[in-house]
Amino acid sequence: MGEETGSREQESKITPRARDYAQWYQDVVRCADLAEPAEVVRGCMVIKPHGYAIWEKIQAELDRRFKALGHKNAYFPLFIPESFIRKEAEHVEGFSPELAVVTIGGGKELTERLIVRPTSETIIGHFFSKWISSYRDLPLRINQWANVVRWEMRPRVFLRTTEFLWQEGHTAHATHEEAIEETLRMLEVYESFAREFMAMPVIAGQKTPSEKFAGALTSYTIEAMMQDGRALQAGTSHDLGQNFGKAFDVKYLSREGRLEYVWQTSWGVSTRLIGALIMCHSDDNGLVLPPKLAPIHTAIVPIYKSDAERTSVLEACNRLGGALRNKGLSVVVDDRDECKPGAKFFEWERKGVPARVEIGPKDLARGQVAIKRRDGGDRFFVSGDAAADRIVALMDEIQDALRKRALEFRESHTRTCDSFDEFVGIMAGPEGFVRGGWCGDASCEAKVRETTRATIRCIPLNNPKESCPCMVCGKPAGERVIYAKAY
RNA sequence: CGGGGCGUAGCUCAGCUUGGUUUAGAGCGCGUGGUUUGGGACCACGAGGUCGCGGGUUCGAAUCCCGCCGCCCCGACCA
Repeated sequence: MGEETGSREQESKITPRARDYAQWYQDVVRCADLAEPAEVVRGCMVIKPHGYAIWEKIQAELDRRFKALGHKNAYFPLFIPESFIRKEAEHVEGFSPELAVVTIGGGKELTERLIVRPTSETIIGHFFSKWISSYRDLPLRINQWANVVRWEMRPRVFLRTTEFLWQEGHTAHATHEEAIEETLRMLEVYESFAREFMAMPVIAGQKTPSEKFAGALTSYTIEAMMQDGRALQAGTSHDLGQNFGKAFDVKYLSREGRLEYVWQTSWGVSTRLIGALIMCHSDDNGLVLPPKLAPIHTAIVPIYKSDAERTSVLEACNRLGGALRNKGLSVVVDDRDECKPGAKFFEWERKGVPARVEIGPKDLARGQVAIKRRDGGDRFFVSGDAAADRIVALMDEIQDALRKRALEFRESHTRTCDSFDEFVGIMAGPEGFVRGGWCGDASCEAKVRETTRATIRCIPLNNPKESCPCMVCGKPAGERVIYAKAY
C-alpha cells in the first residue's frame, strides 16, 4: 500500500472485492456517503442523508404495501418493563444476552428496571390484551416503524448495528390457520418487494427449529445471496402461535361464547436491507442502486469552458432536468463550478446514481446528449429530443438488468450436493448456496455448523419432494434445504 | 468474551527502536486568489494538533514504565 500517487484517489479509494470483500463493503459505504460508524457510541452508526434517503424509499413502498393489506401504523414505548421480557420463557432466553437495561431514571434507582426494546412482542402483547376482548376485534393488524437495540458482539454498519431501524408488524387472529396465512402473506410481501424494488432475488423458506425466533412456533425467512456467496437473512415472518397470547393473557370471546387465546404473528425488515442492497449489486467503483430505490435517478453534468458556453449548456441541462422531473424522475443538475466534470463523474458513480448525462458544447452543436448507465456499458449518444423518454425507459432496463444479473449469480453459485465431504470442500472454497438433503435431525445440523460454520438457511417453501440422502448422516431426507455461510 | 492490530491535523500516515535540532511533520482534504474544465486540474498563500485519557520515571516525554478508555479485524451471537 502507499504506492498510489497521492491525489484524491487516496481517500476515496475502494478496495477491490477480490482483494478484501469486507473492506470493499466498508469502502463503498463510506465513499457513497451512506453512513459512518458513530465512533463515540460503540456499534452504532450515523445514517447520512444519502443512506437515509434510500431507507425512506424502502419505507415508503413497504408502508404502502402494508396499508393495502389492512395494517395500521402505531407506536409503542421504547422502554419495556423487565418483567414483561421474562413472561415468555424462550423469549427471555433468546434475548437476555443482548439487552440494554436502564437502571436509573431521574437520578434515582428504578424500582423495576427498563429494557430498551430489542423487539416489541411483549409490550405489544400487553396492549393487545387490553384492546382485544371479542372475536369482533379480530383480526388486529398493527405495524410499527421504530428503532430497536440489541447488544451484538460484533457490529457491522447496516448489517448488524447495536441500534437499528426497522418495521415490526404484529397481528392477532382468531384461528391458527388465519395466523399462518398472515405469516406467509407477509413473507410474500417481503419476497416480492426484494425482487421488484431491490432487484434482489431471495429464497423464501422456513427456519429450522434451532434458527427460529425466540418465542415463535415457526419462523420464515427470505435469504439473499451476496456477491461473496454468503447468505443474508433479509427479512423474517413469525408464526407466534399462542405463546405470547398466553404469556400476556390476550383472550377473546368467540362467537360460540368460549374464551380463547389469540393466535399472533410478527414480521420485520430492517436497515440491514441497505446492506443487502450494497452487497447484491455494487461493484469496485462503488454503489450501484436499482432505480426504484435510488434517491437520485439521473445526474446531469454540464461541460463548458467559457461563460457563454456555460450559459447555453446549463440552459440545456435544466431543460432536460425539468423534462425528466415531469416524468417523475429525481434529477440533479450538477452545476457546481468548483470541480471539473471528471470529478463529478466519479462522485455520482460512487453514489450509485443509475444514469449520468453529459451535455457540452459539442452536444449542443449536434443536438444530442451523452448518457452513461451505472450498471455497465459504454457512454452513448441520444438526440436531445429523445433523451427524456430514453432515460425514463433506461430506468426500467437497469432495474431489470440488475435483477437478472443477481439471479444469474445466485444460480451459478448454487450447487446440489449429496456428500458431506464434498460439502466441506465447497464451504472451504468460494462458498455459495448448497442444496442438500437434511433428515431433520438437529445433530446433523449442528455437525454442519461445527465443521464448516455454514448453517441451514432455510427449507424453501413449495420445496419439491425428492428422494435424496441427508448430506450428513445419509438417511433418507425427502427434500433439499439451503445450506450456506451467513452474515 | 477469546485471539490479533491500532490510537499523532478532517482523512491516511511518518516520527517512537537509541528521550533533547520538532517552535510536532508529510500527502490528501479545507479556505482565499488566479489559471483551468469531454473521466479524479494546477500554482501561490493560508487556517488547522493540550501526540486517546490518567499517573509515573527524568533537568527534559509523542518517544520509556504502569493503569485505564476507545476503535478496527478474526471467532461464538444476531434483523
